[in-house]
Amino acid sequence: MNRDRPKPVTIHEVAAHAGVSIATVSRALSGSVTVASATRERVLAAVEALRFRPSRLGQSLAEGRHAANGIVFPDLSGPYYAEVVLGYEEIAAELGSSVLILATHGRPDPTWRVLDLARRVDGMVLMGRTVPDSVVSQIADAGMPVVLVARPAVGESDTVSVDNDLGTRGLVEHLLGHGYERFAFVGDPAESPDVASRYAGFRAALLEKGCRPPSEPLRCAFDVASGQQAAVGALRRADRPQVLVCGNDETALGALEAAAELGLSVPDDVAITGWDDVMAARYAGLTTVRQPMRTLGATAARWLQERIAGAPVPVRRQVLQTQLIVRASCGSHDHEQ
Amino acid sequence: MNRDRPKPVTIHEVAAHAGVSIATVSRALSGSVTVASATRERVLAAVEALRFRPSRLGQSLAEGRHAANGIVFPDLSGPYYAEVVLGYEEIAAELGSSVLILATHGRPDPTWRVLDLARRVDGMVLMGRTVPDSVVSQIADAGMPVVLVARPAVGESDTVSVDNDLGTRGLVEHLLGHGYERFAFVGDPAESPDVASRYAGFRAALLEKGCRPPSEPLRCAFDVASGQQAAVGALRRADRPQVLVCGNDETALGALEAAAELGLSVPDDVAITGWDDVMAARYAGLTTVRQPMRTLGATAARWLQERIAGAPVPVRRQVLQTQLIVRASCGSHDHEQ
DNA sequence: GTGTCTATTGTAAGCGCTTTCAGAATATGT
DNA sequence: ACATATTCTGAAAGCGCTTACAATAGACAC
Repeated sequence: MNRDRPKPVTIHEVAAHAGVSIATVSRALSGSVTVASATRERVLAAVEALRFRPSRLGQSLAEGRHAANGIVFPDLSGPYYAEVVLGYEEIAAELGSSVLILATHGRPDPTWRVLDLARRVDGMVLMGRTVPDSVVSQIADAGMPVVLVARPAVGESDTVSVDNDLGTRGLVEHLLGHGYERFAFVGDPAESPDVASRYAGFRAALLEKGCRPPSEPLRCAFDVASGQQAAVGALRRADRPQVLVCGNDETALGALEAAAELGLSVPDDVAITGWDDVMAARYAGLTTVRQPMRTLGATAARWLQERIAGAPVPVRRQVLQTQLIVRASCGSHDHEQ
Repeated sequence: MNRDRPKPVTIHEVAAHAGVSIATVSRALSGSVTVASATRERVLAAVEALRFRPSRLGQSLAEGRHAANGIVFPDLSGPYYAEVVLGYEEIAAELGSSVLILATHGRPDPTWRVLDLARRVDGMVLMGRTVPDSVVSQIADAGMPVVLVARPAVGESDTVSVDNDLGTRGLVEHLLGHGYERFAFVGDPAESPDVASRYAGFRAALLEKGCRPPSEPLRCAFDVASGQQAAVGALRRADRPQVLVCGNDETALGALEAAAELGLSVPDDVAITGWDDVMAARYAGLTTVRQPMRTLGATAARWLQERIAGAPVPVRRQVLQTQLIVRASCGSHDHEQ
């Protein structure tokens, strides 16, 4: 039936073929120790002849390291996590580590999965709301290097995130400049630490400027449909808000749809803003906040590598800055001319 | 300085703690063989007490399998590959495999990287234009299960892809229905097998309908900026094409920009179409072709698992169907009412 | 009570590699 | 020519686990 798999050649066969011991083969290949050049030639010839590829498992077991690390994220459906992962993978590959990925969102028993991943890597990056703090501690305490991305610091772990607070303040101040007074926030702070910070910044900024924030956010999930649904509810009310500040771009795009359905014009009847600056935001004319996603991943990769190497670096926390992207959805800018 | 890493506890310590041999610990944990329940209790208690987690390396080496597989793609920047990877990871995780990822685009020595990945997995998925056919053969011949996605079949490997040909024909026929006659194709067939098929389908469809296809595609990379640049060139010509059929949505979005810059109205002065139906396409009003990206990845994951399990399945080739998404950019549809 | 089964556990042989330790062989110094 | 370095190589001990294979002990039938 199925041709049985050819058994891979091992270092022993290479050694036999070259007439040396396996130790010599190992040395010839690693290049770490001096091997007589004639011997090396013979070994390499044997390797070539037998198409030998050393077993990663054997190597890793002997060396005591995986030469791999992992990144855990909620999902990959929006551009946000995909970009972070890409930035991460790029640097990790450059530094010689293979990358394992794990999406937790909607999967049974994420904790188990993350702990399982921990058995296959030398270190890992944990993003956002994937596992509870207790699991982070458990992993870190077991001696595994961990870098947190887009989630609040836990214990002594390095943490890199984006300045949601300042970004949101900038956004809110811009909106106040348009003269708006009745704000609503669309998105669930419980969905991710990022959204939580954005909501907090939103409230704080409004309060500081003497504006009354809404008592509650309009909770909804991260996708277009949820945003649309949540926005419809808010826009139907008699005291309809003048601005919908949305937790991310997908939500905001949903809000734009909701406005269109209700026959409301954006930004005249209602202003709408997002967060992330996904590609669609540009075409939808959505005012939003751009964040350095690739850098987030790349920084995490570099830090993780240093931790794995055992660099005596103090705990690091970095907060990357965002950029306000003003487009049509937040109001006319004629006066700016 | 840096607190040294706690040495992980091994099966030996658990065995000592429980007063049994390591074999019994292994059996108690695997559950494959009967172990007296009193003994099992003691072992589990020891595992708990010492917080023992078996080494994946030890297990894999002894079992002779990695319980992991890999997926190789050009990059993750557009939504396309990200979605495929997500679909893949979801099913692979469900089937109990960890997932390693590898992006090749713009990296030095992709072949080396893919061969290195091959040492860490039980099987792998290769997407698009990542490595040459010779490398695919080399890996497959070495006995590693391989599934190809979005690239032409090589040897005996399972292959799953999208019907670029039929999809493009449908698109072209729709465009011909609008009465257009001068077509251009934006995108480089050398960039990916998908684009190559789309270009081929494009030419074939036009020829069949008695329409003269352009002699050359307007070659450009996969991003918005490249598309824009390529389109500007074409739209400036005296005999400007009536339609720009673009290799993917990013390219098409670039073309839309080009038209805007040149003061041309879409679709009145020039019609534009894309491929992929990314989120932005909807907001840009772009006519495009949707493909089942998640399914692509999920199918690959399932097939790969079956191959790894050694199922005596004949070689499989599946071509998934696409869906034409008509929006404003290809022309008015008043007559359809 | 003796013999045969069966359930349970231990012993030990790997899985494929790296690396220490020591020995052999060659080179260097006087 | 002899003592001392220096180079190179092999033997063997792991790395942490799984799994034949063997051994033990209690259960059961007669």
